Amino acid sequence: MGNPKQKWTSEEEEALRAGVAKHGTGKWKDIQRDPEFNPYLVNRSNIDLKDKWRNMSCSANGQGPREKSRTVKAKANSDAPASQVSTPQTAVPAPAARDSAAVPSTDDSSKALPDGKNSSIDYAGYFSGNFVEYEMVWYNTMIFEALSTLKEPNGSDTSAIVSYIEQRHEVPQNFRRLLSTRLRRLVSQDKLEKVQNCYKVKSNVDASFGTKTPALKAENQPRPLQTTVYRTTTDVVDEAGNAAYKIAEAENKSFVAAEAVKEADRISEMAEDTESLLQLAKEIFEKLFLTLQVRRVNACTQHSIRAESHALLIFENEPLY
DNA sequence: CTTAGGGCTATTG
DNA sequence: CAATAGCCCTAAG
Repeated sequence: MGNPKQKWTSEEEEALRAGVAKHGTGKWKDIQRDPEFNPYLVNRSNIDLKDKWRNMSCSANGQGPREKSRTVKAKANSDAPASQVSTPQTAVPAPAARDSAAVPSTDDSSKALPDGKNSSIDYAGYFSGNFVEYEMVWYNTMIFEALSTLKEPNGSDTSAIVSYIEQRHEVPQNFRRLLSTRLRRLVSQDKLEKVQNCYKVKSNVDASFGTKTPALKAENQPRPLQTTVYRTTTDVVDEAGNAAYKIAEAENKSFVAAEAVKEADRISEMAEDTESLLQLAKEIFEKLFLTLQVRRVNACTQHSIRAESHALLIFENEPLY
């Protein structure tokens, strides 16, 4: 009676995604019970989670509704018994444009639905305006989700992960590169395990969602950088898209950036002793990386990059919160 | 008790 | 009208 269908909110969806990233698909009860997600999922049963996941993944798949085409309801007889349901599976041209959530693009003023529907994931609500971390967490979440969904016993290689994510979300041009950077970081943080060229989730990892840092206040942040790093190729028309283009271009020939990444990696390695220091190192790493990209666009010199590194090292000494 | 999968139906475009 | 999203039901482990 009093059951007018409860639409899923973006918070619930996000909690579910993160839950799957942490526990894996099929662990619906675990996800529902997990104190981390429970607050968002109090109104949902494990069955609801399963059903919702089914809906989310099939519509993101570009595949037809729920695996079996239900256009022919209730009279499915006289069908070819087997060897007939060849799912296309190949590269879907336009992977369901309904998911405007896409990749973390820091300024998403593009197409906000008038009624504020649940189509745009509100990470910002979770991470208090820290865009850098929010992008990082997005990558982590997608990686864990991909691995736990793909469930390959020997792990999945970069291509598999890339195509998994590509099928569900819009990705930037240099996505593969960014992703492998993230993968390497996760390996060095002992959250992933690399065998051959494949990545596996290390057991005993409390996954990406746990990396949220409540201590970071938006007001303390230097104000997010204006650059729009992520854009789809189809979106490259305005100056923002143009900037993204230049960034990608610059990145390709930017050995300097690679050096800086290594440097940042070393810093984070040293800081790995304590959680808070690690967090700090991540901050610095991401900031450095972002700054470098921006700098490249402005045709900066090695020299100024060095200076930037120094500035950031100084920044390390200052209390973050 | 939980999960996977099929089915039903109100809602949406 | 068809497609979809949320729920329900049931078999299987």
